[in-house]
Amino acid sequence: MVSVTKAEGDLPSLPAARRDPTLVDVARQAGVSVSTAGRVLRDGGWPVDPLLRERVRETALQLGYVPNVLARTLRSGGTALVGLVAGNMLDPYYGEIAEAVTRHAEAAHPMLAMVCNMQRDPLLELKYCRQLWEHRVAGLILAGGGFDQVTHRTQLAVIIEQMKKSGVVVTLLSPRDLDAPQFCVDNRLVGEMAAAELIRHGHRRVGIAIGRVQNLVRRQRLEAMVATFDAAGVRHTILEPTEPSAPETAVSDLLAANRDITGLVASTHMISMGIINEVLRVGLAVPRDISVVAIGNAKLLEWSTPRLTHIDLNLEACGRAALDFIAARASGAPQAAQTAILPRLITGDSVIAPDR
Amino acid sequence: MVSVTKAEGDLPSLPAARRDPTLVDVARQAGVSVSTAGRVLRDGGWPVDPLLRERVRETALQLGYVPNVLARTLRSGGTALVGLVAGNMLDPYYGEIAEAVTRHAEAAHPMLAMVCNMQRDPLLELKYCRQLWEHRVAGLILAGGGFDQVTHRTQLAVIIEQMKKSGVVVTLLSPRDLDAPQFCVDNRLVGEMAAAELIRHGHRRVGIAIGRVQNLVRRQRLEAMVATFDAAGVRHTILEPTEPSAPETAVSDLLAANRDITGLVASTHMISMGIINEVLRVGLAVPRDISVVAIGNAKLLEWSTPRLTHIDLNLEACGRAALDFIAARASGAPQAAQTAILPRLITGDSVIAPDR
DNA sequence: TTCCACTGAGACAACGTTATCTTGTCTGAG
DNA sequence: CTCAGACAAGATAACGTTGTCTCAGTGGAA
Repeated sequence: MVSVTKAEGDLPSLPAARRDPTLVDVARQAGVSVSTAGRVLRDGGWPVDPLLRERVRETALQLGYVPNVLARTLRSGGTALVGLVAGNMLDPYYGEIAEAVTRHAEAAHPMLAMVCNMQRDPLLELKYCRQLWEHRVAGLILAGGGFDQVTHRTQLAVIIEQMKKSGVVVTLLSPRDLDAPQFCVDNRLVGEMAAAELIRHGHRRVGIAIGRVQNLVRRQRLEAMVATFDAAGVRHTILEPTEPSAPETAVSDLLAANRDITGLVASTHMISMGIINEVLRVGLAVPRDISVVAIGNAKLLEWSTPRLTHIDLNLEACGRAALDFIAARASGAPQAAQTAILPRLITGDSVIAPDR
Repeated sequence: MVSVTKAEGDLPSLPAARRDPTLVDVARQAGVSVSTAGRVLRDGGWPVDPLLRERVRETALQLGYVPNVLARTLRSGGTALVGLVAGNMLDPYYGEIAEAVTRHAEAAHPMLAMVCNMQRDPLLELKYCRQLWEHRVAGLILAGGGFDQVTHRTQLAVIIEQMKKSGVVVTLLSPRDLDAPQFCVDNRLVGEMAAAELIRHGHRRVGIAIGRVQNLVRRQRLEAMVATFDAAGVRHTILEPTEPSAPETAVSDLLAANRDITGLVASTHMISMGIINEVLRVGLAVPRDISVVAIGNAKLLEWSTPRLTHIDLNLEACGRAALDFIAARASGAPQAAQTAILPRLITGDSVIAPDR
């Protein structure tokens, strides 16, 4: 196998024996002590002779010194890492979260976000939590959906609990049955707003495309919508399986069975896209024949044709809030204030008054 | 919810003084030496008395021991981290790359990918490279676009060079003027395939929506398309500014000025979406009035209406290849073989024979 | 002049691992 | 019976940084 038996003295052959210049090297080269070199190269603020300071800086630059964050972290205890476990990077929903978190981490805090991709796999979620923990992240942001089987949920709850005990600040970006602060909009409010938008335009017979109601988020939205429609005396039909994978039958069935429906709420941007396609496919047009209110985030919704009216989940605010919370908590603040994050109605061209 | 307030020992006031159980603790508790504990808790393979082994394992579990990757890495030199600098997480293009890289890192190698989001900002790209370097990543995957101003390119080239010298395996996921192995499809081939698809269906007058031809990728695609169309005697019109931000005028202008155009190539999935919207807006339909071939990756293209025929860039293969290369190189292989990655024609419903 | 507070720089230990060296025990051959 | 050789476990020294302690020099006040 390894033919090169470290013949160090002479030829460091292949991968060039990774050996970066270290603080000791800089210090020696500059003729100062390691402490002094460290003090200079650290953020400064210390009283060091300007002459020495300059000399050290010069030497470091010349040697191509790059501080070793690992050693620094090991010694000083605190990490500047934040872990983000996202559900699925292909989904712009998580893309927006990742964008918000990484951007805010970079801009507002001296932190680096590690984005992990759980691929909708609860096992992988556990694994990433563990790995991030091993990397001693200061905080953890869980943004995966709640695809929780009971056993996974338990395991996750256990590891979360341990991490918290170990000092990691754990946060959630969607409502889940886990004991950690949540940063997300009120999904009941989201449901209300979506329903209200159709009601406001005078729709009396509507459909609700909710997807599989297996997680908390969708259940909350659904309940709020139903309640809102009921309160307004609007007839509503619930449409269950409508993931973009195979939405064909669902919308067709709905529309076939309820020809008088004039409006639809799509509770996910993925579902929205499926619906629009399907509505087009069966020869109807949005919003001429049927109005659509979507729930989601993605800027992609605005690029669709027509521009979809939707309830924006304000994911950016959620991500920022979670990060701020972590930063505050990690720096010793007793408890950061949790301000409310409100969903926003983004008016597009997909809702008009019904003509029947 | 969970009403259990951590009323543990006495009063561990604020952030509970992060103090995780360490190997030393485990060893002491289990009554063995640190070396032995370490040997057991490391992947094993060492000859350790089964009794002790079990005892150590038990103790570690009971104490909630979590190995400190930082210390491990610091001591053993090699990292299992790979840095990915992506252009923009909102863009599903980079989403697919991130997905491929993180998934492959997790599945095929014992590595963890750190995804960074350069937000199309060259300065940020530099910053992230530096930060990843400080974290002593084993490899770096640059997937940002080439938004390079000259000064930034130079700075980037310098830091890349230093990183390489320091032992970091640097790779590129799009053609850029940097000295590092590239893992991406041949964009000339992509252009050819896109053009060929329209030609194959009999189109004789086509438009090329290429966006701003400021980077290498688009230039290569454009040249190949032009050459292919020319060779087939197909009349082509180049359409420059067509980002989704404000594509309104461009397509309209094109279509107004060239009413006889029967086919379009959109050289980006973002552009594709803009085009489709615009074509619809001016009252035409795809593919009835105009056929569209897109270039891109996103599965989103398949969810559009109609399903877009497109040249898939095989980003997954690119990401995997880059990662494999890094892993091979990091583990001392002299030079990993670079296999060709081929684009794929995904046939949708957006191209038919022209009716005029 | 003496003493103390103060300043700036060096010495040194420690963070939690792992690699290497050393020690001790046991087997079996000479 | 002794000693080489194998084997398992303990001891120890790093890895590169930072926090703390020490120390030498300086200036001012008693």
